[in-house]
Parts: sequence; structure tokens; C-alpha cells
Amino acid sequence: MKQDVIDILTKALDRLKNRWDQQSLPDIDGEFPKNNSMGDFATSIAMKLAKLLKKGPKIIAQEIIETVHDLSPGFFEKIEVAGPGFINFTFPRGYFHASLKTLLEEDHSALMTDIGKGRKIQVEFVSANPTGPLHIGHGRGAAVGNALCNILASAGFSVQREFYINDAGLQVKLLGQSVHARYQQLLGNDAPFPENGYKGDYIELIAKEIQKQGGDTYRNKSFEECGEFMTSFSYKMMLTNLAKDLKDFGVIFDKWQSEKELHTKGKVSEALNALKSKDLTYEKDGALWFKSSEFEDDKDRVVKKQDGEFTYFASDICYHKDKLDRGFETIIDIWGADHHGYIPRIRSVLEAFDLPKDRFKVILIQMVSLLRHGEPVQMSKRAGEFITLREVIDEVGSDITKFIFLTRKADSHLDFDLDIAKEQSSENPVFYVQYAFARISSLFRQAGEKSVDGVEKENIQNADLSLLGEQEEIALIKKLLQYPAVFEGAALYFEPHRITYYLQELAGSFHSYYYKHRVISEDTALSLARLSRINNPCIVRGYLDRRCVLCNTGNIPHDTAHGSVS
RNA sequence: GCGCCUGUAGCUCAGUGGAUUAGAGCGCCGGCCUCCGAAGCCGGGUGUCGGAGGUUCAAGUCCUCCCAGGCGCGCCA
Repeated sequence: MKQDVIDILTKALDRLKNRWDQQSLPDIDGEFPKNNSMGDFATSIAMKLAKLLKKGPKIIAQEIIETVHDLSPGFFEKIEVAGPGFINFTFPRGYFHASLKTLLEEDHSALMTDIGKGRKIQVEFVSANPTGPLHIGHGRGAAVGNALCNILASAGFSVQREFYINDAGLQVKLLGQSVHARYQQLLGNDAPFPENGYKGDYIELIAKEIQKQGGDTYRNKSFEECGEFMTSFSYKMMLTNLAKDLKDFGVIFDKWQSEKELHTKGKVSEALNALKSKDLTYEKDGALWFKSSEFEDDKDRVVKKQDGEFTYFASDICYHKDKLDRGFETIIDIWGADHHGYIPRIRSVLEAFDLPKDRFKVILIQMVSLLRHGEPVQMSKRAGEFITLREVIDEVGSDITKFIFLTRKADSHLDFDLDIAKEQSSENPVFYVQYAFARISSLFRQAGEKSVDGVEKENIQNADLSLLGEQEEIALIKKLLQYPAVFEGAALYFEPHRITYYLQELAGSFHSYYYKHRVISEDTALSLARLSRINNPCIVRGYLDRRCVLCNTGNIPHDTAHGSVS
């Protein structure tokens, strides 16, 4: 619908461009007015042009309207100039019927523009340290990242979903030390537990797994002697569980990139050398610095410490350079909002390696407040007292959890009430949408049972759509036709929540219609038409997209086939 | 001290990249089941869009300052 208007307007403006003696014109904007008196689609292009052409917007609007009439006579029922210079377009009924037919035959993709055009885009998300179970914040990141990837893939991008494994730093070493201590304690040795070590029950489970697989092989061995094994075994087992939790959540990654591997393959020093050859590093105080302040950062950053060790930032320089080397044209990082201070640094790295500014985007995931009975659930950091993603999935289900995560913009706070999520009450937006689907399924079931003549698929497809003329029917069709534009917006601005909002609106249009008009009646032709309308891919698609936005297929990590904690 | 995010109806939040009369859910009040699922529908809103300036023909949206809340600011990871 939006695209049809824009196509016609583009042609009209092309013609007018010469008359106006202009090289280029501003982009055509537009919206679906809420008020029916403002037509089905409105643009403010005439007002944008007013300044450029130094003419009144209403006069320009009139010129545009005349040209549109010339080029596509009869396409619109009505085109009006309104307010300060809006152009309001109204379609004839037949347009909706014809578009609906296209939708029925070809699915909504036929009406969408291919904005990705196969370009490679990488989305890195979750990337939780493999030192503990996923918490609810990770879950939100997973839901947003996953949904975004599905949207981008549908929009024509070649998408890669990636999980970055922080397996090289002190955190995993600390995990190894914690497990080592527990292991020794299981064998009755008096092993001191590391300060700030990980204290969750899962540490003991890992230790027991080591004991089960290796007996007391490491009895009396100090961490210096067997630390590498302890650490590696531990984080790999953690990773296996992360992957399993994510998979059960419906989130599967294409690639699991190990930080450690970047080091062992020498890619980190390689990346720093690349910066050096661009004269973007220098030595000071015995350390090596990256001139990040020449880009977005407010000061330079150390990449190699006095003691000769690389900083974590050095890994990230390497990692992001690697993303570019792998041919991604656009890079999206999804981080917890508490990492926002890190953005200028990474932005600097990518600019240093010549990625245009608008090709890098960080999506920040705000905190999730977990509620029960409207009261905050205490999230103590002490082991065993925080609620894991696994627990939430088990309690309320993964689809509902994901939907709720997607009902807000990523960077705004989210209250997640466990009771509302699972009580299936009207407070729960998930069920509003699902209820529409339940009613639709029921309609088809009953149409079959009551043997509505010709309820078979082919007859539904051939139904006479022109019988659909009720106000609510047209409203529902209009809503369906808005889908491509909504989807495009979600893809263009990386905002999956637009889809869940749309689905709620779509369900609303359906409920409203359903209440007022019977779908299955004595009038077979009308019944068929009505059934076919709601058989529309977009409506069923509404439900499917709830899933599509939520699920995907991909690869499980190859190097994590170890024991399982749960 | 510096930086980022947030501030819209009683509550939780949208707001299509500046535009026609600022929207939805929940809660509250009142209606709607002899027929397709009442998990629903219909009606009921006097909101300093945190405040003050500014840019613009036009600002919830852009700029500056201020206020409040959250989070960051290491040769930690």
C-alpha cells in the first residue's frame, strides 16, 4: 500500500522535476493516518518541497495531484490537499480487494521491497561469559537479537548470528579455580576457595562431572598443575549449557567465536600491527596505546600493558577487525546497557579500519525488572538467589517470554511480571494476539464441520472478494496491507518491537470485526470471502511471525559436546 | 566532575526519523453472549509530552541549559 503510493509519487515527481528545474528532490515520506477522514495514506512531501521551490505547499500539492491523475488516472478514489499542505490519498474499494488477492496468492513478501539485497550483516548478541547461568537480562538480549536477525533475513539480508565467547580472560580462570577448589573438597582435600570465586551450585556440578569422568586423577594436583584442564573443561561445560538454554529458548547461533582462538592464531598482534601500519599506535609508559581519540573516543586506550599482556580491548579490536575481514558490510553488536561506555572505543576501531559510521550499530538492552505479584523479585548476586533464564522459561514458556521481551523498545526498562506472563489474563498482551489466532482456527474447524460448501482451499482462494465491503472488513484489510511498511521499519531501524505492536493492532482489528460480523453464515459466497480474508497469510502470518520473530534454525556450537549441568 | 540512556494519562509504555485533532494496554465506570471461543467487543480522557529557552511556516520529535532516576567513566574482564 505504502509502496504503491510511493511508486506513483516517484514517477510524478520525476516528471515535475524537470518542470521545476531541480536536480534532486527530498525523499518521499508518508504515514497511515489514524483518522479515516485523512484518507488511507498521507505524505508531507509538498511541504518539504515548499522551501526548496520557494512556492506555497498547497500549490505544489495541487501540481503533484494533477500529475498523479495524469499518470495513473483512476488509481485513487480521491486525492486531497489538507491542512498546511498534506496530500491525503484514498483508495477505491477495488484496490483493497485486488491487493488482498495478491496477498493471498503470493504472501506478503510480494508486497515488500528487498532492502537487504543479499548484503552481509552480522549480529553479535548474548555473548555471556561462560562462567554462570544465563539470567533474564541475557534472555532479553537473546530475544531481541534473534528477532532482529529473523527480520533482517526476511528483509533480504544475509544474516549471521554470532556468539562471542569470552574464554581467554581472568573470569574463566576464576571459574576454573572455583571448580578446582570444589573438586578438591569433594575428594576431602582442604582446598581454599578463591576470593571472589563463583559460588553457585553449578560449580559443584561441574566438579562432580570431572570426578565422574576422570575419577581422582587430579587429586593433590595444584591449580598450577591442572588449571588449564579445569578451566577449559569448566567453561566448555558451561557453554554447552548456555547453548542448550538458548536452544530451548528458540535461539540458535550460526557461529560461536572464541576469543582464545583469536589469541592462539596470533590474530590479536596481527590486528595491532595493522593499526601500527596506519600509524595509529604509539608507546608510552612502557605500554602500547591506540590513538582512539583521533576518532570517537575521548582518550587513547592501552592495548598492550606494561607487563606485555594484551588488554581485553586488544581482543575486541582484533575481533571487530575480524568481522570486517570476514566481509560483513554492516555490524550490529547487542550489549547490556551497562556497557554503553564502551561504544566510542569500538566505534573508533571500526572507523580506523575504514568502516563507514552508519555501518556499525550497538543496540543496548536495558535492565529487566522481574516482578511477582507486582512485587520486585530480589536479584541478589549471591549464588542461588537470582532467577535464571532457564527458570523463567520453565515457569512461563519460551514463546511468551520472548514476546514480552519484545513488547518494549530494547533500550527502555522492562517490567516482567511472572504472574501476568503465565496467568493468561487479559493483562497479558501475548494472549490477546493468540486469542485472535484461536478464534480463526476455530472458524476453520467449524466451517469444515458444518460443511460449508466449498470450504476447500481452492474455493477459498477463488472466493469473490468484492463481497467484502463492511467498514470493519476494509479496516482489517487495510491493516494487513500495512504489514510490509511496518516490517520494513523494523528492519531499517533495527526495532523488532514494532512487529509485536503491529500484531496487537492487527489482532484488535480482527476482534473488532469478529464481534460485529458473522464469518460463517447461510450465504456461502460471503462466508467463503470472509474466510478467505482471514485465511490471509498475514493474519495466520501474524501468529507465525510471532513464532518467526521468535525462532530460527542454525548451528549448535561444535566444541561443546560435554556434560550437562541440568 | 565528564559521558550515555530514560522522563508522554492513575500504572506500564507506543508515537512510522519534524507535520493534519498526542495514542494503546491495564486499572476504574457503564453497556454487549437464544448464533462462529466474553482470554472478546462498544462507550466513557481538561495529559503543564520533566522544566526553561531556541531553530522552524510547523517541535513529544532537532539544538542549548537545568531538574530527577538509572548506568558507565581502570595498563579489570
